[in-house]
Amino acid sequence: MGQKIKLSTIADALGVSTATVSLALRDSPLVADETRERIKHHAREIGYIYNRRAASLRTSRSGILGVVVHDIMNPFFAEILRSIETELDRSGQTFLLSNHYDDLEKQRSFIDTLLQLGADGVIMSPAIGTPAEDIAMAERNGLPAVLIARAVEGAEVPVFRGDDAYGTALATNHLISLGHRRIAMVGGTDQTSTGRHRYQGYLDAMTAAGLEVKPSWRIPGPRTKQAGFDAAGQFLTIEDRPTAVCCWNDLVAIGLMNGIARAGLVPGVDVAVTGYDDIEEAAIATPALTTVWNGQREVGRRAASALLDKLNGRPVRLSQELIKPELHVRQSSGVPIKTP
Amino acid sequence: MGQKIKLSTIADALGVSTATVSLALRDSPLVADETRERIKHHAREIGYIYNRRAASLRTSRSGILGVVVHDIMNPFFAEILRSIETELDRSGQTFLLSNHYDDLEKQRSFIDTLLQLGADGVIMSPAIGTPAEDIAMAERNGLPAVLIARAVEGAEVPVFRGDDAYGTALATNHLISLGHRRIAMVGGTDQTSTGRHRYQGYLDAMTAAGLEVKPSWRIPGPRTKQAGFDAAGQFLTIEDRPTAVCCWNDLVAIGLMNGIARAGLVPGVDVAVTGYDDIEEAAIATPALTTVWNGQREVGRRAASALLDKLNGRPVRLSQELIKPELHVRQSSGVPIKTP
DNA sequence: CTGAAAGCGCTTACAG
DNA sequence: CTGAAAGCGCTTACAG
Repeated sequence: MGQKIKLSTIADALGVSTATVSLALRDSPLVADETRERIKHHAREIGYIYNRRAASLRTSRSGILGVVVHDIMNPFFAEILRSIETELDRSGQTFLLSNHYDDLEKQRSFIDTLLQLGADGVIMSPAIGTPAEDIAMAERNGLPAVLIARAVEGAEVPVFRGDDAYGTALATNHLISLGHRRIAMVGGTDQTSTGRHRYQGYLDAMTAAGLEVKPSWRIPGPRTKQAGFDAAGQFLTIEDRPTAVCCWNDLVAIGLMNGIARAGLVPGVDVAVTGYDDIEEAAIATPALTTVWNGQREVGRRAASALLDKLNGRPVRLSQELIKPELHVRQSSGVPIKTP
Repeated sequence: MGQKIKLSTIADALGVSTATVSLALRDSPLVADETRERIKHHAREIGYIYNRRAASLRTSRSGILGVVVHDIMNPFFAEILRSIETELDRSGQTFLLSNHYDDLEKQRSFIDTLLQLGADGVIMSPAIGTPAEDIAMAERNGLPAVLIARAVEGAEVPVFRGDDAYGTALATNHLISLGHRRIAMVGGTDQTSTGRHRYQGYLDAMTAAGLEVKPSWRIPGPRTKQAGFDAAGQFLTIEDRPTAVCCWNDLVAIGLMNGIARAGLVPGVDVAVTGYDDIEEAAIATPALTTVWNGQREVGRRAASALLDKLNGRPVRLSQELIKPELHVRQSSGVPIKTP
């Protein structure tokens, strides 16, 4: 590898100071055009690699942003991440991704890593049970945060998310309008704000329509395709089985439909199903999934842009408007059924 | 935020030197037990945050490993990443993830970032067209690399991958043994070593069985669910249509099955389908997907462990044995069909 | 077992 | 427009 090439290597070779080299490489107008070009050309020539650790030690800006979510392999987060990526690519920041799998310790250890690396900010979908103090601690130590998807009681940071209660109410009302009276809700957990809101929206819609809601119609828990698939058995054996299911998200809906199909029934015909999120796969599922578009791209875009604002000292409003979900009707909710 | 807390803050408060504090916090046996405990306790008390940039500037070890793949949201890579994560969590390294989406410039910019951050190593599934020199350059600059999934001609680094040709031959022979004579291959690209090997395995099996292979039976390109879904139309209109399809991967297979179902045919009955990878979803698809297990976890585990070996100066063999794929038979390949 | 001092590779006032 | 020098917060020989 020979000698390590650094600013002073260039400075010595060209007979200028390291200050001049440093300024030239960052396109400072202080440096004469001809000097700058000479320096940049030579740097490229000898394969100089900028040492960001040294720079950031000096400037206390690392160019690193953290993003931590429950699970980046979940298409819902994947779509948010893609739009964060698009937004941040423009800003030249590097982003450090992590899953916390709803494990508070894993989340803490990631935040700790960010602090140690001097990260400039973090976008997080907080793990279940995240105390407001965890976020306050990060901010006190110079790590500004914005939240996505889930709120944290008492945290003084902006949250970007959709109107979950409104969304499940849309889906539930759609099923009601098709003539369904017995509607189940499968998946989600009351441990997250998202879970509570989505369940509430379903309840509100049922109540507003004067419909009964039996406890056995609620199957809490599932949030993945596999869990949705596994829940099919439990759903199919409910006494006086509901004719429709409002699912926590698209993954659960698709899994559940596969489980229903495996049991010999036809989803969308024998049982109406709705999802939530409108992930890309929803449109090509069998049957195509009726679902609630949740504005993932918009969530990511707004969160990234708010974080950049925050760390550039621009004001960011604490309370953010909810993104309005939209119902996307496809085949899985079926055709109107006859009312008795 | 008050004053920034650093090693010297602790040293001053306790009347010791920064050297002692530094050693104590890293559990050096050089420091007396009592001193160490006093220092650690005080550090915790006042909320000291270790500055990794400063440390790594001094030691030239950053504790950062890079992982770059085509698309982390692809379940195939997702499973590899999970096992890398598991392996690296133990080592206390932080990992920096990135997608290159087969864009060489994006990959270069990521490698550049790793170099600037002084990353300790990188695991990559190289973008299409990656020249061996890109990898050599990284290594020359102190960034050891190991490859996963795809090989790069001329690159002097270990590659961890499955035996792709053997795998598609397994799937193709399975279809042949069920009585199929006209078998299509859908998806994949000849631009990657993986693509070439998988196609070759299919060809070899067909040829060995004395079967004809028509050019129209090969639909190259699709690598995602959506693309598999879209390819259904093309497949279904092939003249003298094949009765079975060997798909590039599970995503394509699942998408294709959905497309076939949308057209009113029953996958697994009207058309036999096999996948590749055996991602989690394969088992719960409708119908359950016959596929080739590709050892993702094993690939991730071996690659991570080889990288750790490499950067700890332990020897790593350049040539690595291929992971042997296994056929997992489920419903999508259907029951034996009558031969004419 | 502990301390004083140099140095990792940058950037930033400050002088000229 | 350019240079000399200090300093970011650690770790590591070296001395005691």
